[in-house]
Amino acid sequence: MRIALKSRKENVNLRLEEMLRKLKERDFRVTPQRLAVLKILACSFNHPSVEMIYAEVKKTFPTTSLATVYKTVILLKDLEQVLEIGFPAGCNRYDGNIPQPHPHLICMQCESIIDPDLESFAHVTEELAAETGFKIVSHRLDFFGICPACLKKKR
Amino acid sequence: MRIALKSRKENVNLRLEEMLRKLKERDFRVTPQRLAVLKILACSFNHPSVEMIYAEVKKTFPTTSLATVYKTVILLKDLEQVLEIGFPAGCNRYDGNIPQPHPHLICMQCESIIDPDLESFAHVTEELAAETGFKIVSHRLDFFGICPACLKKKR
DNA sequence: TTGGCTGCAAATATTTTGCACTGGC
DNA sequence: GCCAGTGCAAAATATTTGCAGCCAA
Repeated sequence: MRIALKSRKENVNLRLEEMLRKLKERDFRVTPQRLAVLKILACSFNHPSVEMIYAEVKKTFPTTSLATVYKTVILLKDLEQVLEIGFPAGCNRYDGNIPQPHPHLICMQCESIIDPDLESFAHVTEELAAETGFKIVSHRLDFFGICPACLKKKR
Repeated sequence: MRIALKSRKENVNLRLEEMLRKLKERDFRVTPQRLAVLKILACSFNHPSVEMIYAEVKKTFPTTSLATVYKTVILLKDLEQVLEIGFPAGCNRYDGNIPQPHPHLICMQCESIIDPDLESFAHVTEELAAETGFKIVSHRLDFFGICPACLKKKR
């Protein structure tokens, strides 16, 4: 979260362009609904759920269906343009701003999710591969806790 | 996985005793069905799903219901005697042998889950807390890949 | 004895899917 | 104009819950 506002905006535009490029590369169509979902995900600093994306899309396209949002998100996930943060209870969250695996810090009270600054786990992955013989494809690292705002409220 | 067979067996007995102690401490009853689930979880080196536990329990108690297994697993989770490894697609897996958070290595093909040897992440957690102001309660670290056996089969 | 536990079935909730119609390319 | 994409509704699936009867303490 050390990115200045201007470079963050540039980052969002780059992400959107990258998503569009990947879609066109594979001959997927860019419909207005899809574009709306892309835009939301490209600047998804709050790691939205499908429902949150759906609510946002409906503001500009009221007829959009939930199924379409699901399909678009799954498509982007398959294109590795969105990172899924899945939970057993449902209400999965999505990160379209940084689609590569990275640590998340999750508030168990307000359910906010942020991206902490942490050194990469590349070396741990290599160590694991050497030790176990696994071919390691991906990883997931989540920390669960209570955010400063919720800690304050409690008192 | 460097534990010799004898100490592993002792470990399993200790886990079972600990589970029973926690149940009695809080005045939960020890029914035959519950005991069967406890026993399976105490030596759950394969991180079984509820269905797997259910299949196992039915061998000794054919009338056992799936709901009872769910209830028992949830109870043990609440007592922090079982670690839930939840997945968005369902089919959560459970670790009753090591109920504290620890890394898992998951084969994306055969869905086996093992416990790799990795140094603890305690210092990372502390670093995070200091940096973000979060009160960190728990974490989860999963690596996804293909195990040596499945790599072999592919060729 | 008694209230927690079990087992059955029905209910939940999220995500997926089938299909006819629409519209991007 | 073709066929992928959309929207609706129904389906699929894992998990939870209500409740009557049972049994561990």
